[in-house]
Amino acid sequence: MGAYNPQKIEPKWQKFWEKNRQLCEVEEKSKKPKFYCLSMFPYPSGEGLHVGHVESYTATDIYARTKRMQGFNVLFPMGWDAFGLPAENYAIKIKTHPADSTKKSIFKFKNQIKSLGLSYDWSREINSSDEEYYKWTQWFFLLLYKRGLAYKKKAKANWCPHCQTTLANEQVVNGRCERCETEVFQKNLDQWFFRITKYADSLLEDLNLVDWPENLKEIQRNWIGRSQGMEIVFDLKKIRKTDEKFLDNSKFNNLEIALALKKYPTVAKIKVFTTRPDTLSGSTFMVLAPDGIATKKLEKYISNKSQLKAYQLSATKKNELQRTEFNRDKSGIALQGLVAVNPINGKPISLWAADYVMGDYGSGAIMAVPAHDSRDFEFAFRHNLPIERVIYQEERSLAFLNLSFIQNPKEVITELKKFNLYSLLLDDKGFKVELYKSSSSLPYGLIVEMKNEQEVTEYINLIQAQLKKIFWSEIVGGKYWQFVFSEKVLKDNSEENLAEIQKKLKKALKVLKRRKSFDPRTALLEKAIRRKFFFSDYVGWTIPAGLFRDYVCYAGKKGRLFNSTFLDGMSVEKGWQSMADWLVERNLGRRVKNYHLRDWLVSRQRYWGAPIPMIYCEKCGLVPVPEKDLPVRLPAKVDFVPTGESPLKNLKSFSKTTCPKCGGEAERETDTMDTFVCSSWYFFRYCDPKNEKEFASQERIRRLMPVNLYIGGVEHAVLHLLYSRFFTKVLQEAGYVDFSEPFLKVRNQGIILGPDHNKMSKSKGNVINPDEIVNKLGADTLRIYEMFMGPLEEMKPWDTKGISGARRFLEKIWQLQEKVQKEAPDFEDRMSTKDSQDDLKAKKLLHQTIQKVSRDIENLAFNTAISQMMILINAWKNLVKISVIDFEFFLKILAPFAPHLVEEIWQNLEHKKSIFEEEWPRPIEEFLKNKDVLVAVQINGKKRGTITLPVEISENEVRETVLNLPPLKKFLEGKLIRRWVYIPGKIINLVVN
RNA sequence: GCCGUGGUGGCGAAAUUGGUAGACGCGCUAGGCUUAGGACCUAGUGUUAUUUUGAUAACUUGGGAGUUCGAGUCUCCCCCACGGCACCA
Repeated sequence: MGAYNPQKIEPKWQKFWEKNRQLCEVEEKSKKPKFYCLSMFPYPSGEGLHVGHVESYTATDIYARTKRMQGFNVLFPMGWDAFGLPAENYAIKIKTHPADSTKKSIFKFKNQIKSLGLSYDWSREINSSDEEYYKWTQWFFLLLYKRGLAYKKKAKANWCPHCQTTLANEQVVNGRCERCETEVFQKNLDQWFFRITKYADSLLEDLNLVDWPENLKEIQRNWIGRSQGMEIVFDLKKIRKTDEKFLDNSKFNNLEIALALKKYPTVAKIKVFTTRPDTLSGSTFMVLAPDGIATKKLEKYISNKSQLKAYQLSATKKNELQRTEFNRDKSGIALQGLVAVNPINGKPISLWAADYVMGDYGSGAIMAVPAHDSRDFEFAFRHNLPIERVIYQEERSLAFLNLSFIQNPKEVITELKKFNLYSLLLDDKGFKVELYKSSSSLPYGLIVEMKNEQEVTEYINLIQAQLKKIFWSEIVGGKYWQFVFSEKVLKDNSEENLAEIQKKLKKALKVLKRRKSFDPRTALLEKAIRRKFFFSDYVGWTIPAGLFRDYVCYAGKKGRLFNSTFLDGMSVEKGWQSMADWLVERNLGRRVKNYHLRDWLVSRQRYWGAPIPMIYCEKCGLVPVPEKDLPVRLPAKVDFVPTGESPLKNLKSFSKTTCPKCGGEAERETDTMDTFVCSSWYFFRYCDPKNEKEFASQERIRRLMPVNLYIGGVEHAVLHLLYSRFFTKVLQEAGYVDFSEPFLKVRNQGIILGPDHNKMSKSKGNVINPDEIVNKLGADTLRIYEMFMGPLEEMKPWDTKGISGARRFLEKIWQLQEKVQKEAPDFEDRMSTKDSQDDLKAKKLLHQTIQKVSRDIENLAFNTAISQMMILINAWKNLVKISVIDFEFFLKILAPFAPHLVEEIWQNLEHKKSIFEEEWPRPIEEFLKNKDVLVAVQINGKKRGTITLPVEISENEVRETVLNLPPLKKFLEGKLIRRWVYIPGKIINLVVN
């Protein structure tokens, strides 16, 4: 038998499987149920395989092998995502043609994959850069074009200066190129797009049909970003300069203003998108994106055009990064000459242009509700605009209690607790009354939260009695702003005093404004100054900004509306609908949806990709290449060093062609397609990889699709996985397939970190090379270890020492061969009572293991499957002999995990055929049952011992046994048994005292 | 900020419907084998306290409350980590 030598046996079995291809291939005509098991096809990089590949490939391999043994007709293919930028950049780096370097990389990759013993069906291997493949990629382009889903548009596109090409939105991460992290900027270009937005709703809703990880679904939902809201139409009035005073809310009452506005004719209308029509009454101004359509449309009415132009210019200079990250100062300018009218209350709404509103979302204009939207709030604060609250929290009233206003803080706190007023302390130390005496600058006060009117009343009674003489507390229903007044301030209404206080407040405001971060208290102070509505200068200072802002800007579900005419008293949800109905009835608005998802930009100005099959003819315009002329071949002899334009552009032999319609001179489109177009349909090709007439025959698609299990990385969440779903929906609509989702079950393998718990990277020197592991310890060890590390989907670090445990496990199994009793006793014998106790135990454990391993594989819980097999092996190791039948049972469940080792042992047991032709074992019920169970005994919920009880025992018998248990005597002596809980097979709990 | 996922020994992690927390592996400790080291084998290993050395008790699943005979698991509040979206109205 010799020692376990994976270096010798692994290549042997790999060759065997290659020769016996039927072991891995899907059967053409089969009555078995099909199972399509897939891992994402790799981009064959020059660097070769990494441990993350091994993780997902091993997981799918174990699953595929198991499914085959369980009688499924399994499709388990592999191929190469060979087109694309990285391959091209690598080729440029090593100064070869990408076709050659890719070929080499694939060769290397394939050898590495083969050394892992993966049971791929290599007869279905595909390569997206092969003519026979990209012919169909081009066919898909034409399909989309014919269906009006591919269009060319001059538009702002993401441009990566380093990669010298345009990028899809999905390939821009935080304003940077997904690949090289160069800052992306906007360039006006004529580009091809796929109309993925047409499918936004079904892409969103069909997520409910599939079994995908929740976070993955969530990423896609976020990306699609649907928000339901309303488009509301506002009348715009041209107003004379002299009448602009009417816009000042503080001087005129609402009726006056409304009447004044009526005089003016409506000169234009403006549409805005909002998700909160219920807050319409609180809208006090309107903001237009400086570069939006709305602004352009209204330009002619605006009297300060030059100021607008200047602002537009400064806004366009800022790139995306500056707009979002560095420019939160809410710049903007007022647009003069026009005023909008709030349709619900006739109040004037001033118009502003500001770059915090996006031109390409909704209509590029918003109704600002500063009291209930933090961005509008900031803008209103910055530009001194009115803030009108229309929502209060019905279940929550908040008061701030400055302890220095209180005569006896300790007593008040105790009282507050007694009244069950939930008090949130600003700081732990705030409870300590000493602090208020100290000169520490820490806040010393309480935020008191009241849940209902009764509590508010209790609070008022309590606090007013406790306040120091000069203070008065004015509380604080959900509707009110103010907190504590100084009586002194209120009583002394003399001009001097007011001026004095105004000065103080202004100074305070200045200090606040100087701070870098925005502080909502500033708005309070502003309002106080403007309205001569005074607060004690203490108050604003000691309220935590975040809490206060949440309170004021509250817009949540528990809110009720006020100051909102007919919506008053309604919940926000009801108000939403009522307002929507009201607006729809009067033709002032309609319910609409908006999306974050944009159309997919597919043009690339690079060489290594599938050419876009379109022709430009002087006479006929845009003409698609006829299907019979496909593929449009990618010429081999091209100088492909990137220049910012397609390298094919100056290659006359490529670009010059004749028009398929009129036969006249014409030019080809020279851009190539985004490589994600190639990968959006590859899983269809596996079904029928050699088909020359179709991308795959409908019959085969019907037989093999959709993919039942798909394993790959999350990084493709809004790229490959989204695009593939889009393609599938197009195919469904075009009648090629009869399902809407390509991947029924998706799982993401977790990232494997380096031994130092950091992400593996060359620069950190913590990269584990799977080749080295295979050479040193064997592929089976690597497979077992990676599967044993932890749950498939979790991120987990590599443990250099931990892998020896996997090897040891396999060694132990190898050693076990010596104990196998070759001459098998027949079944009757095995079931006979002659079996020793040990033997019976071993069998029981075996069948439990079969049960658990089968279940765990189904759940992709490979780590626990392996641990269960380890338990079995540790027990068997102590046996003198093992029956060959039992051992073979075990080998079958181990086979998917360590296929080489198992095949070798199987052969040693004098089997001629592969173990993978065997059927997956079922546990024998007889051995899963137990006569006795171990039950824990608790007294008052604490474990005090265990007891072995027969399964078939009456509760009374149990009770008798337990009460006479010697170790329990001391806990029960002199005690009364109040309660007796017996859960058969699990636990006994005695409640005594 | 909004949304999602998660938080259990020295480390990776187990734990069906609420029912003996820490399986399995690594590491560590002691012993055996060995010239030595490795490899291998045997036993032990959550923390703390007491201890007559046999053990006994208390504590323990991010923190706090609650439901229950019983909570890692259920409910509420809070904290932290990772991931997604983000002036998206």
